[in-house]
Amino acid sequence: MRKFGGLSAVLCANTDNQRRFALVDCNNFYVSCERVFRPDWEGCPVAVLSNNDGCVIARSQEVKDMGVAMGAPYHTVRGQLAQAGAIVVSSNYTLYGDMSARVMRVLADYAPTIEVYSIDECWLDWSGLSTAEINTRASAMVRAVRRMTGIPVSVGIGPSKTLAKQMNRWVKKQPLDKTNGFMDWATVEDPESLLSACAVGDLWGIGRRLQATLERMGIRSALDLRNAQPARIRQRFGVVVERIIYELSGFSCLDLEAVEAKKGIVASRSFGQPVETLNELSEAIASHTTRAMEKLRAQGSLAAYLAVFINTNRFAENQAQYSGRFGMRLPVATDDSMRMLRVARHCLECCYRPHFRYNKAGVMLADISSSRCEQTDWLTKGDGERQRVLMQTLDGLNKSYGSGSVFSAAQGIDRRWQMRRNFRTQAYTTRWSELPLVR
DNA sequence: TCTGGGGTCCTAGGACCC
DNA sequence: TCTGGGGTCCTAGGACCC
Repeated sequence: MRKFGGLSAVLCANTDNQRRFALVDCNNFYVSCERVFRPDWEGCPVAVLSNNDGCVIARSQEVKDMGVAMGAPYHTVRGQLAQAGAIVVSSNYTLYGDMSARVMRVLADYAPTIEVYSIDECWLDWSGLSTAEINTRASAMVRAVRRMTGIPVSVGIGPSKTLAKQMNRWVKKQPLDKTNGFMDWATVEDPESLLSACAVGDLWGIGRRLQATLERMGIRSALDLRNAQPARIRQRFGVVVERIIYELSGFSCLDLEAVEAKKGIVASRSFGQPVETLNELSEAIASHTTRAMEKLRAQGSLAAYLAVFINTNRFAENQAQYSGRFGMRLPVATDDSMRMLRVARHCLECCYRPHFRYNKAGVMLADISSSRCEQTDWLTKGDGERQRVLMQTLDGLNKSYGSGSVFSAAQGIDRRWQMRRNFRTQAYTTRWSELPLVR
């Protein structure tokens, strides 16, 4: 996820008042995806759990109203959810990823430039449009997304990304019939009172730590921050917070960003049950390595660094704790899974310690470069080409027949360590065998 | 019993070079 | 006694986001 990138100095603040940004955010996205295929869940409380069924990571409005917090450990709210008759499902990323792509395709028709910001959010550049044009376009777009994908969205519009983001949060608090799903900063009657009603910690870019420090300085609301002295804030908190001041004043410092190749790729999972043996850890690491390398090839990159990490359960206080990590730099960058599997196995052996109950393992790839400027190694040149064809074939098969159809034996078959997904719904849109049935 | 996964950016400080 | 100064690269840690 990108965060406040782009311009390196606030001096570049764009004073062109024609800038208009729209932020489209899917409402309760994971829940909405599930409801598209289970319309009977409309109006019922629905919660989606994280990987391993550990935490609540998406909530329908009904569940939010019950006071269940984002990220709440499932075991602490299970009783409450059951009592309310809530529907609880494991997360189904195959479905959400596909639904997200459909939403983004619709949005792309409504602006010359878009920036896919996360699985459920997208920025649109509406610079130069009049307030009336924005009104018409936003209204049509919200209806089109709903009609073509079934997903309800909210849109916030403003002269800077920060204000558009804030409008997006405000629109979600309003009754739908009052806003039609969008709000434009340009049409707000009393902007100062809106800003003063917004706690500084609710601003985009101000987390819990910064909120606490700012409040100690007497800066409690978004309005307080907007009225603070930029130079003083920069000295104390750096350029990131200074930019927020300008953005709140309507001067855009953050532009749309092009989607670039990832600079680091992580694949990790908690285990469904604790794991102690090197063999089982090795299977999990092989799986994660394979997944990470698939992502690497999908973006057309090579990696020259791999690290393995393994952790015991940090919440189990009465248990011996250990977290190991070992990384290796490769002489030549590669996208070959087979080679990386050997490197990963070696890294694991270097950081493994026996007699611990491990609960999580993962792999990181770094030193990423484009495969177009590959450095060849004359010793292994012929191999490289053969490996490339093999990898392409594997990726192709897994794409056509479903992920995991063809895999390396190192990943194991039993996979006792695999995560729990006890309440998974179907891959309605991406597997022939799981298409929704109409009776 | 049970507590997710995957990212980005900024800053400070040290090493090293000329 | 006097003992340069500036630039770059790398890394670790902090903070934030979805």
